[in-house]
Amino acid sequence: MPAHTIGKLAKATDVKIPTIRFYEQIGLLPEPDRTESDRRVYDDKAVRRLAFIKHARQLGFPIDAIRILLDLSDHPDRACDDANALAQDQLTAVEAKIAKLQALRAELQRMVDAGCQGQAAECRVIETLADHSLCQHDHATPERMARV
Amino acid sequence: MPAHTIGKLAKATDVKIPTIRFYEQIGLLPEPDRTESDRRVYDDKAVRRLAFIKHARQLGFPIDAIRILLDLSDHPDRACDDANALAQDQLTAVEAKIAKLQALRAELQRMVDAGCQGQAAECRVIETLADHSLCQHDHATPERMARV
DNA sequence: TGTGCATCCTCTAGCCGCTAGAGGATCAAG
DNA sequence: CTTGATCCTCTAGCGGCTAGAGGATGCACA
Repeated sequence: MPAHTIGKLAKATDVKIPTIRFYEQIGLLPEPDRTESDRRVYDDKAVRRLAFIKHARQLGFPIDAIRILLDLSDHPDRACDDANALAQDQLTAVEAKIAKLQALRAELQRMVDAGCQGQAAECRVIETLADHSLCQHDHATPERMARV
Repeated sequence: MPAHTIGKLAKATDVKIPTIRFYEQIGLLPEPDRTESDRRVYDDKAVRRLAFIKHARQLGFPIDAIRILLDLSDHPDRACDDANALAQDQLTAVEAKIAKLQALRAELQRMVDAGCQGQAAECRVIETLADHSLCQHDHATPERMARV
């Protein structure tokens, strides 16, 4: 089982070193063995686990969902209903975000198209911001998006 | 000029009271007058300014951009190039986010479609997360998204 | 005139998911 | 033996709020 320093693990997975330590701190990654001088030592299992986490984060799964997914991955005998549900939730969330962003894009596009030269007094961008009634969409307050 | 309490301002603009105080603290809203007992008193100008801020936030403009936009709005004699540029930047950012989310949606859709019954060992969701090579898209690390 | 609830005040801490930096120890190559 | 890369822990900061403690007013109704 080849051993890696934290730096190698970081390179292998393209995850930054402080992020790896952060994942350890919040319990996503187990505490690794240490050398005599207290340096972390990782094996290939850690590489796979971190790659799993990274992939899930790229897909926008929140940390708590990843905890559950990792747990399932660790226990292949369990029912995977939770994994399906989480993926479905995430899909729904992503679709909602897309819909919202498309409405925003439409309005921004109108603002940009109407963009003026000259003074702020006649600026359509400013004007649009100042007067919501100029909007066509009812872009509701966006919810928190964390990372996508 | 009708005067409002912070509560009325909050209702008029649909912005929460702590958020109003927060905007004041970071200098987006000017410090309002106070009553003898130290309560904030707002006029209609404050309502308009807060509505402007809210609208810009809904469109995803970051606070620093809003500072500039407010400043332009306060000085109608200035050139509005900055406003146009900020709107264009925001449009570009939103388009990039949409593109990224659409790639994520596609992969999540495949995961969900392949969703299994039974044990995690055969779960396509888990499997896909564990093995990035099963993905079709090269969904890069998402950048920070703040609010939409 | 009391009373009781709504609203306001300030202050601090927390959310998510990292990221950055200080200040120091250790390793590995030349 | 030196030098520079890498590692360690710890704390604080990012954006944009949000929540809660603990207390002071304001206002309607009896």
